[in-house]
Amino acid sequence: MAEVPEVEIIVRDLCEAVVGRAIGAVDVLLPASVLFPPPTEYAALLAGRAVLDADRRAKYILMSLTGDLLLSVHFMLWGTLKLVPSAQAVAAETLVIYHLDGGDDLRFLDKLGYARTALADPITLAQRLDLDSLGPEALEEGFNAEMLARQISHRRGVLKTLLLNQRVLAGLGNRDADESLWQAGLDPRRTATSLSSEVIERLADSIVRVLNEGIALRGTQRDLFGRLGRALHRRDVFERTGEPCPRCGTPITRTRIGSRNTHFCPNCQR
DNA sequence: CGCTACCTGGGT
DNA sequence: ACCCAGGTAGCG
Repeated sequence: MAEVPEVEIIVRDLCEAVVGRAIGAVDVLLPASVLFPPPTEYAALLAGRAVLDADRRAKYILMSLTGDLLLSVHFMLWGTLKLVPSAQAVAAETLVIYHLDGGDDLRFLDKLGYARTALADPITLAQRLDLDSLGPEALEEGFNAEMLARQISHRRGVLKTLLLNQRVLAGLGNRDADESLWQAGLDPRRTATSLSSEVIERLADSIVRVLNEGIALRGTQRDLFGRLGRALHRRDVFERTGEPCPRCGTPITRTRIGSRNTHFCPNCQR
């Protein structure tokens, strides 16, 4: 599943292997609800455009195209992009096929069907995705403890829920939130208003470290070329319920916070 | 700010 | 036959 490291890896791969190429025909294979605008218009608008750049905002992939168009792809829980030879068999969960020049396909897949893509001019797309409401990027130059404090310390919700809110901070998914809170030694059930500036500094450092490590290991899933990342088993608490905390040996606990699975050490996260 | 719906493949 | 999933929009 896709959190920021996985999305970032795909974006880097797109820059390497798709930027500079032209999109020919586009096949929309699955329901119109996945797309904006509707399939016929979507495909017609894309045909013949070249990909100029690929970028990421929160968990949105943004590809700029010739003719001042922006193409967004969001993986939600299970979506992904693959670059494969056109001759390769089409998997059942394929949502959209973008035929590229040179005989390759960029394929957008999702076995769950939550993933989304949209295409519009940059202003319209930003409005549609509400990109301007997103919080600062945890991985952007200049993200630091002061910035994190400004975003969370006056808010009343539960700490973990705040960290997952992309309008508060753009960058954390469920796994990376659990890992960051463990590294910082913080109980995910705490309130943000109770955190000292020293603790917020520790948390900001942990967040950046967890995300950068995920990227360095090339994420937890397959990249654009189908190569598996090495981050899946590199975790301290996520999906380690009952196993010993790497820091103190206490069994890891799982609970629900804001209807999300939450893994933490009941002894050393306070 | 918290909760639920969205939807299907895979695990129990 | 359940039940669940690493995300988000939209509602109360």
